[in-house]
Amino acid sequence: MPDQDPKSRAEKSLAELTKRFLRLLQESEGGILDLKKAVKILAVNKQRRRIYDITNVLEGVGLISKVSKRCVMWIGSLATTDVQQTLTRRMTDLRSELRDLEQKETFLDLQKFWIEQSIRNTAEDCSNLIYVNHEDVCNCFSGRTVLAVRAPTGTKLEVPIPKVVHRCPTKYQIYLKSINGPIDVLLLSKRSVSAPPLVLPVPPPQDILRNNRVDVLDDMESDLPPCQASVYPNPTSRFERPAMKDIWSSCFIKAEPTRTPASGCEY
Amino acid sequence: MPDQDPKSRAEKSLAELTKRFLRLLQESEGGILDLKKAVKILAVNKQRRRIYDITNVLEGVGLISKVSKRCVMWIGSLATTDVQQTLTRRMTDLRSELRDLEQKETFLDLQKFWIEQSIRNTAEDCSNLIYVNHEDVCNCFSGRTVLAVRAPTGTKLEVPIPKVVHRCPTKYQIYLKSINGPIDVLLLSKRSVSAPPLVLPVPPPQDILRNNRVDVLDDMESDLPPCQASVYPNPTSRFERPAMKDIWSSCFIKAEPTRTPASGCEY
DNA sequence: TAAGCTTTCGCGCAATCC
DNA sequence: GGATTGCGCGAAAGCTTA
Repeated sequence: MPDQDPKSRAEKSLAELTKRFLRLLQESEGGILDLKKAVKILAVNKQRRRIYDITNVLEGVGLISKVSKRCVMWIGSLATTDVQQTLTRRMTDLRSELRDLEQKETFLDLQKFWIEQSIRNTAEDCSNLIYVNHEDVCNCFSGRTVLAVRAPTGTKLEVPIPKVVHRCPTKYQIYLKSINGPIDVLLLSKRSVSAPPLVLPVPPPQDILRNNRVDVLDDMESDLPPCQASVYPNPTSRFERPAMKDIWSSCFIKAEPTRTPASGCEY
Repeated sequence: MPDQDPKSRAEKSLAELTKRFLRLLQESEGGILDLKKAVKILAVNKQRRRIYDITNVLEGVGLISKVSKRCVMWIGSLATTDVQQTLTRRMTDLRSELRDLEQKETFLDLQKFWIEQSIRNTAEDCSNLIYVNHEDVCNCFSGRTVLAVRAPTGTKLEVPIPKVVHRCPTKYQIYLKSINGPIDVLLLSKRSVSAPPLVLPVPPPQDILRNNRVDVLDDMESDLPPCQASVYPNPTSRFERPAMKDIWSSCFIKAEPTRTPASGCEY
């Protein structure tokens, strides 16, 4: 007598049932599945018995685990769908990385806090020692010749595009024009970083120029026009490191033997 | 008729059979297993039927695949053995935890470093402010009456075991004997923690004793012998908190209304 | 603690398949 | 005819309750 059920044997196979069961398990909340529910959904018939076959085998392989009476849980971090599995693993990794990063952030935040605290303390305790001296400035432009300029408002600073002379390195010039008062120019030599800055009167006496020029300017093009600078008294003794603020606070001009075409001067 | 087989149901379970089957599959050449062989090895009995349950379910999950009639092949590039899998996961977890802990350790180490640094800085900057005053001492023995004693070397301090008087709380006495010089005793009252310490001459004038005694000693047994103390000039004005070191640095005696049997005095 | 109900599941008949 | 496999009986295992 033929089966009333048109379904072929294959459609009712254990393997097929297993797949559906798996799908159900996959979709269930937290990977936990109530067998009663599974029976209701999957096996409209008396297939209940089969569910046990499935759960037993899966438990044997370690893909699921009995959580409580009537409930099993998906354990296999491994074989879901290939794709699902990859995604799950990826998510786990990302979650882990996120936790790591958050921890690092906290770490850095605290470190920052302590450093700031330390700076605050130091600044407070040493407030009378906080200033910039010419040595500090020189160190900021290590290896370059630094000119400090103080001039009244309205002073014009001009750096004309240098004439390109074949075979000769480009020569830069700086022009300063003031109609409201004298201009002060201070040369901070990198050579004498541990000595007080050299101050020249305007116009510089020829003998001083001759004696000092090579010494302090030999890093610049050697035939720049002579420095124009007003005399500025050195306010401290020779053996104390004068703070920059004690001389003047102003803007600084870096002069360097660079080959940059247009503006050879930054400020 | 009882089962000849003493094996419990669990020992014959599908899950158990599955494990053995898996092991066999794992060990087999190329992951290919002949079911006939499997039946022969695993199921000594008529368990043949069960093997089909297993293969069907495993095929459903996609862990194995029929290679030919009677032969299945292990597909799971993933799930190693049950045990292996568990161990791998466990190891991963532990590794992750270890990394976490190491990070936390570094974190704490650095935090410790900064705190120590902060303490160092503060200690350095405030070295002229670091001392203990009588208030600090009082706070160390909160709720107790504190006597400070300074005496020359050779001074003997004696606290005889108190006589136990029925119905009466134990009374403690302290004897100080010096043959090399005067003894100084300073009473630091917890009551007047914000006021300079009270200093009494030796022997204390009766009127002062009468006026102050209850006030400063009411926490001690009320009929202790009168304080013996030499006059010690208060070196600071009434409104400045005198540093302990400015008075004297010495040892301190805690006197308290305790019921401790033998030594009622620690130092 | 036993009776009674539910959940599990060993087991193997018998239908199918090849 | 041997290999497979759907199917479901009925007993063991658990739980609940009286």
